[in-house]
Parts: sequence; C-alpha cells; structure tokens
Amino acid sequence: MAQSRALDDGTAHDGRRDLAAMIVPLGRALMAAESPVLRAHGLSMWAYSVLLALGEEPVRTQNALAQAIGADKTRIIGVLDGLQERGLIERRPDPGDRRVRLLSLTAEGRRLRDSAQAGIRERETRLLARLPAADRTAFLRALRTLSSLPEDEIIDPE
Amino acid sequence: MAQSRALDDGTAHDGRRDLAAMIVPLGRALMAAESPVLRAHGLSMWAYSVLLALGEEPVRTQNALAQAIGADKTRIIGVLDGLQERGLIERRPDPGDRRVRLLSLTAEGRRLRDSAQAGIRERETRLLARLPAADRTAFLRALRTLSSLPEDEIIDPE
DNA sequence: TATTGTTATACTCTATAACTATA
DNA sequence: TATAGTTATAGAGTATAACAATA
Repeated sequence: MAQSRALDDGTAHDGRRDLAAMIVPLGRALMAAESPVLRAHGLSMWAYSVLLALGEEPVRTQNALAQAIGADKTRIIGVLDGLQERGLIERRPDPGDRRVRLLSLTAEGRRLRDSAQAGIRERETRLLARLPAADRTAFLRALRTLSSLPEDEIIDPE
Repeated sequence: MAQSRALDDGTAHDGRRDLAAMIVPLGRALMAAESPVLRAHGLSMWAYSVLLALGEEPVRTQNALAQAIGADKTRIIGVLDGLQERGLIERRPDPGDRRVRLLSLTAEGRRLRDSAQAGIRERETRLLARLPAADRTAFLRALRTLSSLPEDEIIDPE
C-alpha cells in the first residue's frame, strides 16, 4: 500500500506533532513547576486560580467565579472556605440580594497572591530565556491570542 | 499600603497571565476539539496517543510505551486490549524474553491513525490561521523547543 | 417558580499494591 | 531475586442530583 508519510516518526505534515500532543504535556509540566511555589504559600492550584480571578475583577457570585476559572460551582466551595478562614478573601452576602455572595481579596490575600506569582514568574522567565528573543515575544503574543479566544472557536474554528 | 501593580487585572509584569493559566485551558480546548474526530474513529485519547507513539518508533515493552505517552503501565492495558481486538496493533511475546511484548502498528492501525490525524490537523490549521504568518511559525518553533525539553528542565529551569 | 449556595451521592480517572509468568 | 505484564483495590478528583434559603 502507499506510504503517505516520508518518515514514520509521528511528525507528518509540517514536521511537527499535534498541537495538543505538545501543549497538554507542557501545561502539565508547568503546573508541576508551579506546585512547589504554591505549596510554600499554602495554596492549592484552585486556590491560586481563585486569588488570580478575584484580582482580575471583583466577582459577584460564586458560580461566575467558578466559570471564570473553568471549574464547577460546587468545586470551589471548599476552596473558598479555606481562603476565607485564612483571611485571604472576603465573602459576604449582597445586601441587595442575600442569595449571592460578594467575593473580594483582602489586602493579605493580595499580598500572598503577588508573592506566589512572583515566584512563578521567576521560573517562567528562566524557562522562556531558552527561546530566542524574537521567538519568545511572538510565542507569548500568539499564546495570548489563542488563549483569549472563546472556547467554541478553538473547538470548532471556521 | 503600596499598590505594586498598575492595573489589578491579573496581568502583572509583562502584561500577560501566567503561562500555565494560558496553556492549560488551551490544551483542554484542543483536546475537546480533537474529541469528535477521535470519536468518529472509535478512538479514545489514550488509544490515539498509543497509535501515535507506536508510529514514532517500534516499542519493545508496554512499560516503555506507557512512559512515552505519560501514562502508568497499568493504565494502557485495557487500551491495548481494545486496539488489538480491532486489529490495529500487534502485541506478541518477544521470543528472546517471553516476558516482554513487542508492540507495533498494523497496516490498518496506521491507516486509522493517519485518517484521525488528518482530521485533527485540518482543525488545527484553521485555528492557526488566526495568527499572522510570522507569529505562527515562531509559535510552532517555540512550542517544539519547549515541548521537547526534558520535564525536569521545565519544572526547574536553571 | 427560579436562582444562589450548599451538601450528598455517584462516577471517572488515576495510583498503589498484590499476583502470574518468565528470567 | 528481579522484571514484564496483569488484575484488584483504594484513593483523588470531578460531575450530578437533591436540598435549603432567598427572591
């Protein structure tokens, strides 16, 4: 039968592996790289995500917060409990609609988030230093473009 | 207290989010994009990974195959059973050491893999078309560089 | 009746440990 | 005894469904 691939090394087409085959393990390794920093700050991955999301913009409902970080609303309840007990976030009922919880960072939460993020960024910088400067900026620009696309357009690009 | 971030939108430093915060959801979306193609071919994500890994180079032990695709050796046994039953892979004892199983793709396995990969690549191409050509090539080059690093060097870059 | 948050349950995925067969 | 593969068990993580409070 016809052999449609010059080299049978999994790098058909333009000589690369599938995007997901490169990106997913890279993401896993990046999470593993973050983990000691987060552990030193007493934060789980989800807790750190929450701190980041609350810094981005004040969030009005827990459901909205959960969706913003790609989690189920039931998933983050324990996380919010822990952060609140440690005084890193505030969670109080909205006077206007006492069903919803207004979520915000405390000053200490902001400090901890910044400290953890600084450690993470430092490692990222060293990793990115392996790329030529031009590739690095293009990589980051492309990454920002792709990661800001709505998920639908990634799943089914036209 | 001092506000160390000009804008509190989670984009400190060089105006971007954490690498993992961009890459991990992107990887998830890419897997979601692959999933209908794989389902149409009757393949799970792990089964597809196995077909790709066997295409890259013949593998001598199941343990080595599992590690190559980032799985536990116990995790892929059911996957191999299914692929073998469908005649997509061959799995026979090594005559030299009958403990080990020699793993290889059949012609039909190769065909199925190529067909699935073609569908996946087509979607990827449309997605990457959203990037300027220069960014696209730099992105792919950088991605190949980073994803080919040993995991240790990503976790703890010097 | 609908919605927010919560709790309880079930399900999936993954890792660990125990077993067999070969060496 | 050590290793490759397999099976069985247990654990973590996640999603689904039921519940209480408020609107």
